[in-house]
Amino acid sequence: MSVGRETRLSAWIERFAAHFAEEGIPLIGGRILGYLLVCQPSERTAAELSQELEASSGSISTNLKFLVNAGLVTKRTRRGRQAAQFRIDEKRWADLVQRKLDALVSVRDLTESGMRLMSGDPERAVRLRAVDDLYAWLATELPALWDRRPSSTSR
Amino acid sequence: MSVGRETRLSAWIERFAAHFAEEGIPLIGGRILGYLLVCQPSERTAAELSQELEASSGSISTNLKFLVNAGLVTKRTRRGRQAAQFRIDEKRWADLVQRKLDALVSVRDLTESGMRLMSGDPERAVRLRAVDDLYAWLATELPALWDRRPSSTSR
DNA sequence: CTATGGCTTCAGTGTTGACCGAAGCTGGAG
DNA sequence: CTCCAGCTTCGGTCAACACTGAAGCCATAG
Repeated sequence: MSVGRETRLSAWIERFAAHFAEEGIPLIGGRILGYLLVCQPSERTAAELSQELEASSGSISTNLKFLVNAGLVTKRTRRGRQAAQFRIDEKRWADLVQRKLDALVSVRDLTESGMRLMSGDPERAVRLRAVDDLYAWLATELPALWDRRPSSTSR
Repeated sequence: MSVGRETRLSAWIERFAAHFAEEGIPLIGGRILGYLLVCQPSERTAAELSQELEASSGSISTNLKFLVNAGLVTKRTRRGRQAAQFRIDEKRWADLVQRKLDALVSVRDLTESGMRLMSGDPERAVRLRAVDDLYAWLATELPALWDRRPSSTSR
């Protein structure tokens, strides 16, 4: 007896959310992202998400706010007594990745200022220099690579 | 009245630890890393770290264990009634960065398996495809870039 | 064998943050 | 103006985790 596609998609959404939970995104926020990436039709109201993901309306609201704020989800309001529709803005996913890369590169600021504090004592700076060299390389290469990305419109 | 170098280094260590605390490394672990990067001489016992960083012996022990396990710190035991010496292994810092990059690239596995679940329904897969394309690109470019790193000995 | 320095383990404490669900707010309909 | 659906806000609960300090556990010296 085989498992239906929707069931397998639910399991996929759960794995998807679990991955991002490890990176600090709340579990429910990750579920919303995964669900909005694959649901048909592509728009959902907060109430629908709440029912579909079995999460409280409060949690859905809080997480949607977070995701909209991060730019990953778009809120579309409509006239009349109608619920707002939420959909994923998959083009903004690159921003998420870029923030990750930026965070990595930003360590360079720390190592650099540390090196400045150690100027005049090269012996003592040896260990920090090794780390600084690594981040200096990242700080030049990663942004350059990012610009070469197929659909890069800006940095 | 100017501030001494050691005082400024303490402040630097604190900023250093704060940065990594945001990435999930315990505050005291980050302090140990920062301190071991700049202390002179380069080796310290657990007791010295405890005093210098004003942290309990238990916290120092737990965090040292974590850092040694991660490969960032090396423990050197000595004969006689002598405390073990801990020092930073700055060459292993690249491993830390690589783990970060690998974590980013690993999302590709998720998007790929998601795409497989959606095969036969290209319309519905549009949103996920955009995300998958991004990670597919990262999955080829990042490892390639890493290999071009100046002192890369392996992937 | 016994004492002791020194790291490790562990139970306890405080804090943080996700989540829930009810109360509150808002904007359009009647 | 009043009602109402539906989103948002907020107090309370719970679990996870960093940190402490004391007890435990070696290994070595005497």
